[in-house]
Amino acid sequence: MSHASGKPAKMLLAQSQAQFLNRQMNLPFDVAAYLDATLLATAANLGLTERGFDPEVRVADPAHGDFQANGALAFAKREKQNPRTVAQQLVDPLEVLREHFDIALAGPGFINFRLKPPALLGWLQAYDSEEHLRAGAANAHAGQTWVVDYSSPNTAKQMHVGHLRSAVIGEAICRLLAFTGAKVIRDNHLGDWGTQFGKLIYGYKRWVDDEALLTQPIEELERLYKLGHAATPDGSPELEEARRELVQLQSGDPKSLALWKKFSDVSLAAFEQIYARLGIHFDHNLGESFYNDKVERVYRELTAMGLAQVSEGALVVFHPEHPRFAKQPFLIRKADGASNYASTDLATALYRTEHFKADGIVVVTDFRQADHFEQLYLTARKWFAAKGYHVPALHHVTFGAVTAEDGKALKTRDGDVIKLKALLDEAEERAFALVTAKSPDVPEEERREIARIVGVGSVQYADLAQNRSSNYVFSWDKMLALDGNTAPYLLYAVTRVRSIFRKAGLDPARPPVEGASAPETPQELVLARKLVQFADAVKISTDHLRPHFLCLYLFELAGAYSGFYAADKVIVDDPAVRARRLLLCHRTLVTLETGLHLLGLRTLERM
RNA sequence: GGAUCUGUAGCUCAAUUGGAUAGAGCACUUGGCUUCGAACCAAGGGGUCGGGGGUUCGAGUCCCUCCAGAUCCGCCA
Repeated sequence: MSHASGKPAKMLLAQSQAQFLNRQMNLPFDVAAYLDATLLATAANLGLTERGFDPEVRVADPAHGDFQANGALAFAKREKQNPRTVAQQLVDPLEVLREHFDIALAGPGFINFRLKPPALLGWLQAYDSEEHLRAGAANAHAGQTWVVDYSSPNTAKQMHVGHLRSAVIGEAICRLLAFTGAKVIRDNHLGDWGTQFGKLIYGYKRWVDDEALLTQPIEELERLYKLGHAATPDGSPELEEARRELVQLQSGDPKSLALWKKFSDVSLAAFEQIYARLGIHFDHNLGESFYNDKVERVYRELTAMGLAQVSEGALVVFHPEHPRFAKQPFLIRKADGASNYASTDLATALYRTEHFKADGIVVVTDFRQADHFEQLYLTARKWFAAKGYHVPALHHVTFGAVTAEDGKALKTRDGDVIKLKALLDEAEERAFALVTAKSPDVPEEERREIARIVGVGSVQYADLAQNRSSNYVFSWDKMLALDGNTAPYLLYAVTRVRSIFRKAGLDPARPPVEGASAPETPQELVLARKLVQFADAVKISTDHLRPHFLCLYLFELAGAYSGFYAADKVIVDDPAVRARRLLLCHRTLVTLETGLHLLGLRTLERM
């Protein structure tokens, strides 16, 4: 090797080292996870990890820092050591972090980390688009397949307000899982099989109005079911006739099946109209009927392995180790030999595991089914493990009831359940009135479009913004309010950012941010810190399958932006200041829109 | 009868699941637009976290026990 070629080689080496160091200078997407890993490595060098040290890094109260590590406290307690000494031991070797963070010990042994302004700038420069945010978040569930079962209405009935939460929460969860790298399969587990079809066919054969069936199919089917139900009182010969219709259907009579298929098709077409407005599209509509021929295997395998037993003529599963389900049976086949909800749900869990190769299954229903799903999952885990099947993560995502402001069930003035279509229509009407009042100069066609996005988005957001465990009080005034943790407030923040770019004649997709200096004013710093926390918001929302964490984050981000907007003028003469403020505006826009899209909302140019 | 969930400011809700002085919005009081959208911002008052015990460095969060509401508990889904 010549002298001449040696020098460039050395230079190349130095260059690559510099590049490596340069890469090291950029913080990763999830700063909390980075701190956690660094502390864990430090603890390992000190020999603390084999004694179970966990750094416990989380986002901190801004008064203390950006992130805090609480692990020294729990560890010191267990090991009967002084927590401050443990924390000090951990902090001393952390020179590598001091480039980016101010580090301080506080209280009984908290370790506080505050990002330095240049580090904030570096992070914001790296994560500059929805695509890059997605790439940063995508390793959490990379390579995994998740089946999400939500919405799941009954065919031949209109969707009503009770169906809203499952659809909205389920879709947000799908998007969060997909954003964090999972392959998501959206499965609508329709209630498309059961005893009600006997009465429906009975009514259909006598009173169907073909005209109405074309124009208002589900309304007509509901009318026919009500007629059929009223005409077949208990003990009557008419009821016997309805039962014969059901037996014919279940035994596979082609004419009955064709009728049933027709009911399913018109129902699905009507559901699709609602789903389109909510931004939902299912990959599969595998309802209960799909599992009809798959329940025999459930009976056979569970009986063979001794998990299921016959009791009072029915096939049931007990869980002797469980305080409740040792006594409370899981009834998987009725005494008359018919399948039920439990039989088809077991078959469904198996199908999702075998056919879709699910690593995780999420079912989104209201809290009343909690017992059922606890028994279902207990049974499925034992069954799959015993047979050597893959055992996916099984989650039942529950939510509380929707009530009126008096705490009672939400009803129309006539006492009927409020239909989902009527609810969305009213949301759009109310939003239209609001937009017209606030922006009378916008052309009507655009106001209509704005009203669709604001109206439906408000309904979605109001549902998502609160912890799903509690009951949800439905209030038009609160969900369409312009301030507070609402869709209009967030959408308004988006339009304000866009307006700056529009007024300045700049492309919001490629803002001129070269030469941006690090954030400096109090409002810039608050906003920049909030932007970096997006990673944490996505993580906790996904980990807990609770979208309200993301909502709260977006609300705080919009608040930080509004504070910044009021305090710091963006279009100023100083090029470095203007560039950094444009950068903050742009990252706010990207983060707000990414977050709102994750929740299933659409965003606006102006409103 | 057994069990699960819920109970936080006048109202509607948070609190990253055991962390630092329990936070927002509405309502109320006050201040801020000839200046990038005031559908906004800034500031203020408002709490025995249903009651009572316990666990520990530390509890709205965990345990026990009452009170109130909702829900589930063998042939609906």
